Amino acid sequence: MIDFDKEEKIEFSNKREATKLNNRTLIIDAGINVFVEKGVAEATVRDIIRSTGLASGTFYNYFKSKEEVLIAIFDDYALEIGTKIRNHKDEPKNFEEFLSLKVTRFFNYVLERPEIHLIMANNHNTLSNFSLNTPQIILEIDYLKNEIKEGIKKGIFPDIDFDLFGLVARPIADSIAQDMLLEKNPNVKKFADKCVNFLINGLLGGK
Amino acid sequence: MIDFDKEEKIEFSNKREATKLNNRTLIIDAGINVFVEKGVAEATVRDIIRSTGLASGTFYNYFKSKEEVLIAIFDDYALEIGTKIRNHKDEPKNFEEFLSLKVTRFFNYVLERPEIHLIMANNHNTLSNFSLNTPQIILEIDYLKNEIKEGIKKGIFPDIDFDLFGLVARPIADSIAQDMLLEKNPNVKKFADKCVNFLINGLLGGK
Amino acid sequence: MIDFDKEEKIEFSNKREATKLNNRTLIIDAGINVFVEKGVAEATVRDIIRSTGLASGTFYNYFKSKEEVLIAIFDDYALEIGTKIRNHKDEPKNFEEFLSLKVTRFFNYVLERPEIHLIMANNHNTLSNFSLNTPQIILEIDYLKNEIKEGIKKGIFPDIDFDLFGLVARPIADSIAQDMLLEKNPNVKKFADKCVNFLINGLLGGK
Amino acid sequence: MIDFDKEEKIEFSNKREATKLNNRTLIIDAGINVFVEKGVAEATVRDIIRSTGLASGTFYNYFKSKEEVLIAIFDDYALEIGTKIRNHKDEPKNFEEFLSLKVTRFFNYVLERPEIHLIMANNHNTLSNFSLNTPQIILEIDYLKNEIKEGIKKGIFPDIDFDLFGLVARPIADSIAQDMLLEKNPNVKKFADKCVNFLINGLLGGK
DNA sequence: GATGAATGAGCTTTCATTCAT
DNA sequence: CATGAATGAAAGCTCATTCAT
Repeated sequence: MIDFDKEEKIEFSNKREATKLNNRTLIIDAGINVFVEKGVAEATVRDIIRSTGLASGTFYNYFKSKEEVLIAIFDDYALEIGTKIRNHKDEPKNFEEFLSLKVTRFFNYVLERPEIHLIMANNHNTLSNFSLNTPQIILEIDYLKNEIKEGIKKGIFPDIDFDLFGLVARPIADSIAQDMLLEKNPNVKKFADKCVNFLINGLLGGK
Repeated sequence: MIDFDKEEKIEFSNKREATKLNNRTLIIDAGINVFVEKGVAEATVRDIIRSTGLASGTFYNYFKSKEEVLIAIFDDYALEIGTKIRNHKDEPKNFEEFLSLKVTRFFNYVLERPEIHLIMANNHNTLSNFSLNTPQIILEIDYLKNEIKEGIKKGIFPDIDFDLFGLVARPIADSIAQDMLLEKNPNVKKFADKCVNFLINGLLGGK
Repeated sequence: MIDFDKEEKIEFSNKREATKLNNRTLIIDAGINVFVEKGVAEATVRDIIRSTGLASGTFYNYFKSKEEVLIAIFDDYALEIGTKIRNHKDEPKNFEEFLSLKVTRFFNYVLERPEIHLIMANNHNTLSNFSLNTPQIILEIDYLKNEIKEGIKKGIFPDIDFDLFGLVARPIADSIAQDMLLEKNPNVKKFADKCVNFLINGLLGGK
Repeated sequence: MIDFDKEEKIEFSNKREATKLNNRTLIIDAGINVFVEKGVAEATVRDIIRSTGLASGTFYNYFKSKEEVLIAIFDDYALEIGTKIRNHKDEPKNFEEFLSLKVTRFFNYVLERPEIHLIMANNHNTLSNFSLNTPQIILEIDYLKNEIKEGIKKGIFPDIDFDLFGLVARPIADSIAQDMLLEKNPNVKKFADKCVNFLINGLLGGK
């Protein structure tokens, strides 16, 4: 595993270096900037091309539309970080630990990749018009719901309303994350705890 | 003859006024549909005109841009319902009653005017680029925060984190409201209670 | 003649007073302002209507187009002043007196009606696209040319190049008139003399 | 093969460059025609595009507006002829020689490029609204005025009214040039002499 | 005659996309 | 693959003009 991690890191830096050479990455990075600045709906293919400095035709060697760039952004993100959130060896003993683990990873990701988070949080409406199941990638709400269901079955999690969880978890985490991004050197734990506490208290209620 | 003339004149001005009002309403209604279907950012003036059947020039007799249509939509809404939420004679005795009152009114509005709610909930990012103070109209979060602050001072409300409230109240209410709209004949009280309970428990926490 | 003159003057003041009541005059006056400010080519019917405060339809009760307004402006001018330049009882004894008489009248008209002069001087190109023989109205070059021809025949004028006169008289008079309008209280005689001297010296040359 | 490839590449870039230059020239030429026919103010971008046969979008690959076309027309002219008028090694000994030199060059240019002259002479009013310093290019009146001032100082030119010169020189030259263009094979010297004589006699007057 | 809302032609401009090079 | 000029659809908007009132 350690080796894998190392390799992964090496791959990252290779990627970064390749950026200058690889037009695909060039376009994706430009796309990220444009989507953050103008919003997905208002962004145009031209905007993206312009900010790469490439010829307009080159864009179509890699993508058919800005939507495909967006998908690529999320796919690349998934390759890079997605799995980190999902896969972990830590075996949470209770719901609080479980939630804390997930939320902390999510907040860490937001700090690492604020642009990706901003795109997703700010363009919720536009994104839902795509047939992207991308939003799930992030907090992977459905996945979490299932984990929670199983945890309840196993009796290690309390009997919470997992549908309500599915409904409010992401908006809450997003809001608090946005708030966190306003600070210069935010203390991730502080914000993650605030989020976890609120969620748990809200869901457990009088129980 | 005199009678006839009189009637005719009255009829004339009525007709005129009626057509005028009618076209304005026609455009606004078309705007609502287009904004709901395509999202505010993707909607074009031409989309709106097309769905009215009017000539393109007619649009500009009433509005300068789609933004003005949007403002008109919210203004009309504000005249109609806005004050209802804010002004009430009921004097809530405690935080729960207070929140319940506000949230119930909000959920009622969402049911009465689901399109307006959809536009505002789904285009948060786009709307914030306008200088509309519209978002406040809805849950009027800032206004509520102040009421809560005063309630805390007076000692009738518990000492909750009103900043956190300001951060999460709207996303939560929006999410649950969206969920409510999926049902045919939703029981408003049920959804409002769910929202209020979640908020109160989340905010009061272990207190 | 004296009676006629009187009547004419009375008619003038009637006209002026009627201005407030008469929409035709209202439109013509608005036209003058618009043509001076924007130029004939850039002026639109809408511009004219707007600056009258009348309804757009009303315009078409009087004129078919901005061109017709322009024609009316020149026609009205012709009725009012045109004849003054042409008809006079003074019988000039020589070319210098003749030219001085005409040019002085022209410069006086420019001072009285600077807007009309500005329209004609600044929109020469546009005006020539109309089938207006209006430009002649002003200095009535062709008319003057004929008077000069006859003067030469009679032997009271020197044998100047009247074609050259026809070519340069108006541009020169216009230029010097424009220059005159830059002063607050211009001395008409000074500018008229400058113009006459230049023309006579230029035309007589070494003769 | 290598030779062929080389040739092909060269041919490619030549073709490209040729088309590009061709379209630019196409638009400029169309612009000249349209400006002459309709006048600058009434001409539209569409008029120009239509008369090229190109797609509307193509226009904007080369120019942002009709004004830019106009500037290009004058710039191209300036590159081509502008300097010819200004720079010359002939050292005129007196005012007549000086004026004759300048005016002849101007009349030669009018014959070479009658359309350019027509545009400038007929659209004086419109052009003055642009921030083109184009009018100077033509007769470069201000430049000439300064040369004359210096000539007077040096004592090689008579003490003429150079302000009057600045006022009337261009209109006179334009008028006579327009007249010249009516002839099939005009004798430039004849017209230039007529212009010079008129100017000199007018300016020197009784002196 | 006065009104002014409705009309739709037509202008400016931008955009996604293609394709010869 | 890279290029970038050409394309034409389509957007925003204004205008002259009509016509019911």
